[in-house]
Amino acid sequence: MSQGSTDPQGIVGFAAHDHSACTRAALALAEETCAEKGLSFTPVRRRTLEILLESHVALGAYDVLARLAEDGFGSKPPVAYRALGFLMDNGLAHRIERLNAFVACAHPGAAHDPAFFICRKCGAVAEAQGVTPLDASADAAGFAVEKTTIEAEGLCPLCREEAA
Amino acid sequence: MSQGSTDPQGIVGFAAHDHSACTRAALALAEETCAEKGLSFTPVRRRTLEILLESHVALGAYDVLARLAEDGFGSKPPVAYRALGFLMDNGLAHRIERLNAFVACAHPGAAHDPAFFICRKCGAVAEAQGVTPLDASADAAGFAVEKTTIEAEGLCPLCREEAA
DNA sequence: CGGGGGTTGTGATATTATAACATACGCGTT
DNA sequence: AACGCGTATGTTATAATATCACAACCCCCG
Repeated sequence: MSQGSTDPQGIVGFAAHDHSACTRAALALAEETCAEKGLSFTPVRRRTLEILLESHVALGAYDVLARLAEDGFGSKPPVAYRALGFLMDNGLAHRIERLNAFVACAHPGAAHDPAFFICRKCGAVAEAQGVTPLDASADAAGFAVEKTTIEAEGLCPLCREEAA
Repeated sequence: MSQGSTDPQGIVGFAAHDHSACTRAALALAEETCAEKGLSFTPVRRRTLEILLESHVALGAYDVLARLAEDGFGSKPPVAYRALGFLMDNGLAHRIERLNAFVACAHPGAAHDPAFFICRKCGAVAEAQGVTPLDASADAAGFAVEKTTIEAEGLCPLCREEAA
């Protein structure tokens, strides 16, 4: 909570920020995106995104499901998995493979090939853009890359400070 | 099956190669490594590695388990998970997060921070070394990287040819 | 009104993974 | 040989994650 430096390299998630503004902007953008593409941003889907947006921590599908059920939505796994699938298909959320968990997209609308930094202590997940380092190796091997999963686990700046 | 070019960038897994030699070498190296470190390379562990080594395709824990059970080892999940855990802890196998599956290490003994290329058609997995592209972004964000997961899904050279 | 696509909900089940505990084995000491 | 100790293996049971198949609904269009 001490520094207001701009996000280096477009990394979002660790730096202190006005989170309610961050949330509002993401929801507005989601609504806009869906309107443009003719997708229905229904109540479950919207609520699911809101739940993910509450923090920059990844949530398991069943955590999301429990929250949805509390709010009066269905209580069976497909409810959560479908809403999360919709958000992922439309670039509004991402799956963190290492954690079998989900986060709201931190760069909605932007070109996507995200990389994630996951703090093992506080669970915060930061999303970086434009890290596509595999192209050289892939080309050399004759491999045609279609999707990438890039995730780093370690300690975020705040938890490092605490540790020291 | 047409070219014998050396592996560019140390990528192993797609190029045609003498697989039985590849297997023998890996097993020998595993034995040596365990001897050096005072680890017991027991029958289940050895057999598990052999099973993974049979192809450069990732196997689920339950696939491995079925094979182990056929061979007279225990038939309950912990048997497979423990053997796989041992191999991973000692750099002899890796987990592919996107697939919830496991492959034998293609560069045993070498420094490790592997990247994987996964063919979505034939399932082959190639392992590249020395792709550590996150350092710059991580440093900029003040994040201390401890472990990385780098996986690309796409089409391998052979499946590309077939598709064309 | 009637059909059709898309969305939500449910029951049932598949797949992946771990916890907790019992048994056996190797090995050094007595 | 008998004991104690650490490691490895095995089992039962259960947790956590994910998907399938089908029914109900809703809304819009013809």
